[in-house]
Amino acid sequence: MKKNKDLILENALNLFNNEGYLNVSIRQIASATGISHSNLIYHYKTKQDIVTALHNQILEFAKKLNADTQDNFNFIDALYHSTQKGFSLLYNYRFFMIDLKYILTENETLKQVYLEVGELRKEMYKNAINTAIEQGFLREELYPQEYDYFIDQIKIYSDSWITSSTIYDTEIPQKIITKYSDLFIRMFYPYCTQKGRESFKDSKLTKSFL
Amino acid sequence: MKKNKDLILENALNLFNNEGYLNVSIRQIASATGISHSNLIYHYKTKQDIVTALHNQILEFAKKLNADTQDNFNFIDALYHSTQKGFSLLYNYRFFMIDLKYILTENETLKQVYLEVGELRKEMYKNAINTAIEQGFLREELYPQEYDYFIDQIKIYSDSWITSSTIYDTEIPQKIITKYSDLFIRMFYPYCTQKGRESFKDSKLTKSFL
DNA sequence: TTAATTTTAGACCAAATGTACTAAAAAATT
DNA sequence: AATTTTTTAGTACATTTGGTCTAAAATTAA
Repeated sequence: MKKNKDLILENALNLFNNEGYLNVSIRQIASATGISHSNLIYHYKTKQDIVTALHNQILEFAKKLNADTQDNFNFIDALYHSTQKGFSLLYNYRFFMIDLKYILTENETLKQVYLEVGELRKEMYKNAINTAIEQGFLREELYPQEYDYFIDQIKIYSDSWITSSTIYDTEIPQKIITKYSDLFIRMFYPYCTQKGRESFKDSKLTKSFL
Repeated sequence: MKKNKDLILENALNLFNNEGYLNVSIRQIASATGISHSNLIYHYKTKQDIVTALHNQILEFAKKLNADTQDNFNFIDALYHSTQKGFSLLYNYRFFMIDLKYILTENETLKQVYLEVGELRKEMYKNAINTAIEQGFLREELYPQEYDYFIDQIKIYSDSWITSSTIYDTEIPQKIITKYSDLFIRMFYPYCTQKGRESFKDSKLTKSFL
């Protein structure tokens, strides 16, 4: 049987995702969970504590994702696969990205963690790109630090596609995730070698490359 | 002498930018303006009315910007120039982009306006790109609708760079605007022809292209 | 100058929120 | 079985908020 402590997180996540983090009060979460608000406070002193717990869940899932890398794909399909997995995870916790600024402003510790994780992500992109260059899928830089700028660009994209989707898209989550993963992958195309472009052609992306 | 009605907008804008739209109450705006909250309500019935008024200011400024296009620049400098102008304007009203989702959710009319303006922006990008292709600065598409995807990407970027900057950057506004304009311009580089790349070399971008 | 209109402040209200305190109920430990 | 610890609900409080109503003050028009 599920403990109330876990049920609180479940209900908080749903409320945050659907109503917006700032519109949800401790009392609402308690009510949705079917417990008294004083009981909720006993488990989590503030809303920030709940967010921190939810963020830890994200990190746990992310670790698992990084563990099982499927390399029986071509370059683009591998990229697509891991992108979709990552985007899908993030979408489950989408309130976090949507209200990121408010959440980090009121929680300095969490902000530090987030910034560190961000640096890690950048390094992972850097490594992936270097590997892809060595394997001949991506071209060399055309000017110094070109790929550093590119990484900054894709970082902004991955931080913000969810917020964009809440404004522009009305489709079901799976469609949305596919759409934005697809759009993300396409950012790599202009950096591809001929071999890399072949990989696009052979990939399972939604719309075909001629 | 400035009318209270204008002073309200001034103070609301400052509060929204500094404290976050959702953290600011009508009473706070009234207090900052030095008037009673009932007086404020007399001028603007709700916070939404204030946002709408501020958004109209944005649109007015944007119109003016579009009017004076400087074409005594090379391709990239012209792009850079107009980007910086636009980014700078938006930064003055940054609360709007940061809290976009909440603002549009609670104001359906404004949402429709915003979506229409968004379509207009896309068309403007489309035209600019087509012109640049004709003039030989940008290459032809490598696959169907490549530039449509690109436009979607730069749209997400221009919708979200401000939010990113509030999380990652601590510099002064001018630095921030320059940095993100620069990063934006660089998204075009991989689509450039040789002639286009020359234009980058000759440009006044912060860091030089070798 | 007088009358009409616009602008302003103040008092009041009901609802929601975070927080603190108390005590009972449930579960775990001895 | 007795006791200690954990979990739970209830109550009460001060604060903030959006909103309404009333009447005075300031401005404008006749």
